[in-house]
Amino acid sequence: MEYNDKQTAIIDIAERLFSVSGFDGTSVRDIANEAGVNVAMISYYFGSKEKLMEAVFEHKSNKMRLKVENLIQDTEMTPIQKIYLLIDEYVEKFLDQKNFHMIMMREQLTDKRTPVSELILELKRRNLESVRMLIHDGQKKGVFKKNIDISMMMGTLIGTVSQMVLSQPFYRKVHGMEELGEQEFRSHIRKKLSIHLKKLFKALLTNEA
Amino acid sequence: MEYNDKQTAIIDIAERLFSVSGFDGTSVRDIANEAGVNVAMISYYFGSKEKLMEAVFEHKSNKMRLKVENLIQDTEMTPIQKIYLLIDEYVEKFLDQKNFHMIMMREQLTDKRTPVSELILELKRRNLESVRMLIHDGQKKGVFKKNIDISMMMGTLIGTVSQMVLSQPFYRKVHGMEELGEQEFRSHIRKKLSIHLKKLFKALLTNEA
DNA sequence: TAAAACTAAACAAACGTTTAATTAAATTTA
DNA sequence: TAAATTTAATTAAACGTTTGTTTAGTTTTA
Repeated sequence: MEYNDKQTAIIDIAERLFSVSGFDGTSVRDIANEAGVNVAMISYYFGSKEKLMEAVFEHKSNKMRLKVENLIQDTEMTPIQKIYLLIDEYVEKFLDQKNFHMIMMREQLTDKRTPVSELILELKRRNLESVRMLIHDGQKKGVFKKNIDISMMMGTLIGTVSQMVLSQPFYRKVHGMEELGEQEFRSHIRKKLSIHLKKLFKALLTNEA
Repeated sequence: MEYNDKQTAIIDIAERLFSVSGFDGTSVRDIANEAGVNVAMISYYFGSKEKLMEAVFEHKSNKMRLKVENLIQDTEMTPIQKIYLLIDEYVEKFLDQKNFHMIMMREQLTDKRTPVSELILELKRRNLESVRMLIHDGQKKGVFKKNIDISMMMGTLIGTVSQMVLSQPFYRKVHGMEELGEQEFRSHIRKKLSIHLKKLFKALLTNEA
């Protein structure tokens, strides 16, 4: 779907507000005011608030899709190097697309089946499949262990990153980083997560010390 | 605070609805209807919808508090055994108090400062302190490594469990468990999580293979 | 001049909360 | 103990806002 400037403005604002206040906690008037458009424009352009949410999701979700196609075919890198790259891509994406990530979490918390929740399942299924191929490749080459619980592994990858995003205020308080700017803090967490997760996955996947 | 039967009924229903539909997605009429009381009773007993949320949190939060006081003083168990017990307690608590856990996640997703968000910070601070003492004890005894990032470690512990709770529908679909009962599925995930996290933490904390 | 973009106003429904009246329980008085 | 009185529990209805959406009219663009 192609959107004009005003439509993308609405989508951008909606993403932020849905992320921070939730779907029910955000009114179409909030969105319209912040986007600088008339309330009626949202129904006019998107049909309804629900449809706007779907538009937000469809328009932003491609940025959350892993790009590992060429990674798999690459013959220069070792399997563990590929996993390291994958970890950094996940960390990068989740911190970069924080608002979208939070919308996904919110959506998964509810039990209602919506078009959006179907899109989330599809997105996760595709990403899981990419990772599975990377792992199997490493196993075929004899570098990775045989008994790897990929679902749990993904749970740890996504879960750890999500948790650090979620508990940002707590982390700042504990580490005396309350005054640190958002960019600096994000860079700090990015490094910490990268080191931590690589250590974890090396132990989980390989037999090396 | 002491509550009578009708009040605890309201709190129980509210916990479930807030968990599944969110604070803004749940109306006081929904709660009143499901609890079988008049709408006005909620204001009468709790003052407001916000205050009801606080009551839910205060009344349920003690079940999420770690009980490690005697664990620390115990001299029979090895440090790693204590960590294993801690992991099982976390897994148990999070799966058992799923609704409360989801409310906590939801609350952490919003950036508004409420009395509830303050209570969450305090709960997390206390739990972190308990774990920190367990780790330091193991380090003093020379069993655990020196350079352990406790915040990241906790992020992985809580994050992994949270993620498995969150992505339950996805997990069921991937593993063909869509028809499995809630109890059976919970038991399945409990075991998987326990094994996975213990493996992870052993690698993270000790130098053993 | 026809189509698209945009606006202010109005719409009914749902929201959290309050009110005023009634019933039930507890306490005091005779 | 029985009646009288006070307090607490409960109700249906109403309150004023806010909600998402629609309408009918106006301005802009093609």
